[in-house]
Amino acid sequence: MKPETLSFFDRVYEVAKQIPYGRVTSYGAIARYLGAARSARMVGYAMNGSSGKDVPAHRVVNRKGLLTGKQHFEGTNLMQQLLESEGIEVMDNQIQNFEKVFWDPGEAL
DNA sequence: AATTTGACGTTAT
DNA sequence: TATAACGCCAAAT
Repeated sequence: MKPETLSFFDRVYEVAKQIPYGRVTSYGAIARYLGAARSARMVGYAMNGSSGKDVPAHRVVNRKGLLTGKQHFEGTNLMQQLLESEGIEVMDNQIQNFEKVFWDPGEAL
């Protein structure tokens, strides 16, 4: 194995894996924690390669608490089901009490 | 090497 | 206040 430089994507995976159960975070929050506050879009893009990782992509939403990425999951409501399974209230792709379930990496780390 | 993309965020109208 | 357009930055083609 070669010690390749951790790509920006890999760092996103590391942070996403640290999201506690029953919590969610936003792309911008992760990006900002990595020092790339303007790279929020990259975080979401990184999740595309999250397949095969232990990254709970379903716990990552946009800053509005909207399940924008659910379209990328298998089913149409799979992402919502996963969140509800963790005790998070989701209605019409919108997380209820988003501020309560929001987990800020900068605050936790 | 250059261009396009994209699961967002912010600023302007 | 709500809606629309722009900007960003890293990876993939």
